[in-house]
Amino acid sequence: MTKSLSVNPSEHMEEYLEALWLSEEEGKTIAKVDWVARHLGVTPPSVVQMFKKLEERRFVKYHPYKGIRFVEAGRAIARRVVRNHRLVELLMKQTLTMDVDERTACGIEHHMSEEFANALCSLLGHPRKCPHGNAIPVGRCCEASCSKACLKSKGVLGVII
Amino acid sequence: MTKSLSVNPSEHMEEYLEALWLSEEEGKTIAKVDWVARHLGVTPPSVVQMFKKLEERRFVKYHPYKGIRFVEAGRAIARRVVRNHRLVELLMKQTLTMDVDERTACGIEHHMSEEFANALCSLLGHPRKCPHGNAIPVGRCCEASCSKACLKSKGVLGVII
DNA sequence: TACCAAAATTAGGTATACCTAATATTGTGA
DNA sequence: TCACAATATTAGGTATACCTAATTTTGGTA
Repeated sequence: MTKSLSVNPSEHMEEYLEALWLSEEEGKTIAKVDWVARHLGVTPPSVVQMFKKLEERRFVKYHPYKGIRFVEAGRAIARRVVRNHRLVELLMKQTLTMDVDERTACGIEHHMSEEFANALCSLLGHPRKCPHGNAIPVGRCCEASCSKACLKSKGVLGVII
Repeated sequence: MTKSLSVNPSEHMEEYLEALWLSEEEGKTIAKVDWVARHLGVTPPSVVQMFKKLEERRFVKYHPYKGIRFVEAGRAIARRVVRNHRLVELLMKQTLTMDVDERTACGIEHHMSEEFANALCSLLGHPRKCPHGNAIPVGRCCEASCSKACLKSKGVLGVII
């Protein structure tokens, strides 16, 4: 049988893509092996191995000895995961009135259907910031809840998930 | 270095323990390889392998050619996972007013801290049944929210998570 | 009771994702 | 510019959890 590459990223791949997103949020133009290794608490060889896999799957462009950068498919995945993470943080803080629990948020973020994420986002009133003040990527539900002009005026209209 | 057995079950182990819980709920006194294989969509050899691992970890007692039965440590894990699953189902149905999404619930159930589960349970009013009508195992938060006499009168006071 | 089909197990192989140790490359300061 | 420390990569090993194929055990029925 021909080796078929599943379209969907593993949970681990999503972790690395999320790290790349956060690296970008910190103003970096490329994600380096060492930075990602420290961020995820793994060793550099593990990161190199995963960088290659992410490149094979066309989620990133890997530049040996330099680092990786998103390709659009990968950015969309990271965007979804970061959005999920931050929505769950707000669920904890606002709806459940508990302290934000990063371990739980990191676990859940990979398992939310788009419908679940959007329902949660709507419950929370399509928030723009997580409890740490970081931007929550816009979803289709946000688009629907507000005119494009409105979102544009807030400067948050980007690529919709 | 001595091979140290992690105390915590893997997500996969939790899936098998959950299956054992559901097998018990169906009135079975022992969980058989074939039943679990069908339930989880894996092959019998995979089940046998996991049964052995669960026994090593002292989560179950494995009776070759017969099946497995809980040991208390394993039952407590299954109880927590089933409780989490059913609380998430209710979150979807009641709070998010969406159709219950089993895939998401199955993913999330393994990643909820006790604090998160209890906050969710409290938000939902310490419900006793999931949307499918199955019992939701009682948590510490339920104990605290109601006198023991009250819970006893409802016949739901069992081992608390 | 002896056979046979169903169920369970063993043997051995794959993929993922981690690790350590060894090696190679990069880029900065003397 | 060149040496060396920092960073990255390669090589090879481990653990988990899945699979198929081959074998063994079980238990019901002729």
